[in-house]
Amino acid sequence: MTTTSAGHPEGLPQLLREAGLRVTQPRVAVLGAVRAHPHADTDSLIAAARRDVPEVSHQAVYDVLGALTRSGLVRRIQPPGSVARYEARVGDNHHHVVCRSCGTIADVDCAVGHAPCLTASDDHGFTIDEAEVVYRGLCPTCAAAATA
Amino acid sequence: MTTTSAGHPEGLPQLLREAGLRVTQPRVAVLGAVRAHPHADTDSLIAAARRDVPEVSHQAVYDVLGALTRSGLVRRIQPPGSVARYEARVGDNHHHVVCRSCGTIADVDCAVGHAPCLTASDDHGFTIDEAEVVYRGLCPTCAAAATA
DNA sequence: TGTCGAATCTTGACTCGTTCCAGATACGGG
DNA sequence: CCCGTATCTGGAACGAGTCAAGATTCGACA
Repeated sequence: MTTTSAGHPEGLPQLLREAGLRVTQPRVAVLGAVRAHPHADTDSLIAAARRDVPEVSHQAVYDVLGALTRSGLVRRIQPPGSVARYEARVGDNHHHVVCRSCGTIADVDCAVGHAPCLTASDDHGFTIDEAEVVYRGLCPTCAAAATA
Repeated sequence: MTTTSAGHPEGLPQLLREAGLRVTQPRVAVLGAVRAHPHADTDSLIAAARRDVPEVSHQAVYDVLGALTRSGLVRRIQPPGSVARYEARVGDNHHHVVCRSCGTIADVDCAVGHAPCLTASDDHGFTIDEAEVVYRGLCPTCAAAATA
């Protein structure tokens, strides 16, 4: 066991290097954890990272997640009523569905094409450079449970 | 000063009653504060409410905000990297622009019409009943400051 | 390959927003 | 006007996330 998690055992260091980040055990472990567990919260990521590097401090994980977010390797999402979560799918413009009942998160592609979301009807003079869409509802499981 | 805040000194109690809530001084004060200060955070609302009712405990304000949110009189919004904020514009489908620099929030109407946001390209079986859109960018002031 | 400076990690304390609890108080139906 | 219950007060507790100081490790360069 204790495989280097994701499917690119050697690719992670390279990704880090290309992003201009030093390659350290904590960073490889955290990046692998995010890629292996999309939409995971910080606690889960700390636990997952410790499977590879048992000694990582929570502080290091927070720091790494901050660095990865800053360099664009991961994205931080923060659904209301939940703690911060991270995902490794970046670059493609996609959004999320959040289940009201169990909090599960799933990816959805942009509703109206590629990036029309960036067009607000009246932008109040703001220079808009990004739009995030969060859908709320019930996941299939919870919907079934509620109907039953 | 110490006016009853909003423009409907007598309307607030009625709004509360119609929502099935008891009319108390803290509730009137908090509801008035939310209507007078759109997008304000909890601390500001506590301060604003205390202008009318100096003795309100922070706990009461939290409780009132919860009750108002539950009955649909106010909406709770929680921009990433910021604390909870509340607004009294409910019922109309509108979204928000958040300034990356100063955190200012402004309202924007739905980009593509009325409620097309509810249509995700692939909903993964979710029963979607709401969509929230958050635009990110710079407000006119911060944009000017950044360019200068 | 060995050395050195700077970035990164460890440990532990701390802040801040929010929630929980128990007892006192006020609203409003009868 | 009175009573039962929803609501409010005051204070303590909680958890996610941040700050700070010192030890460690990466990797550029000789």
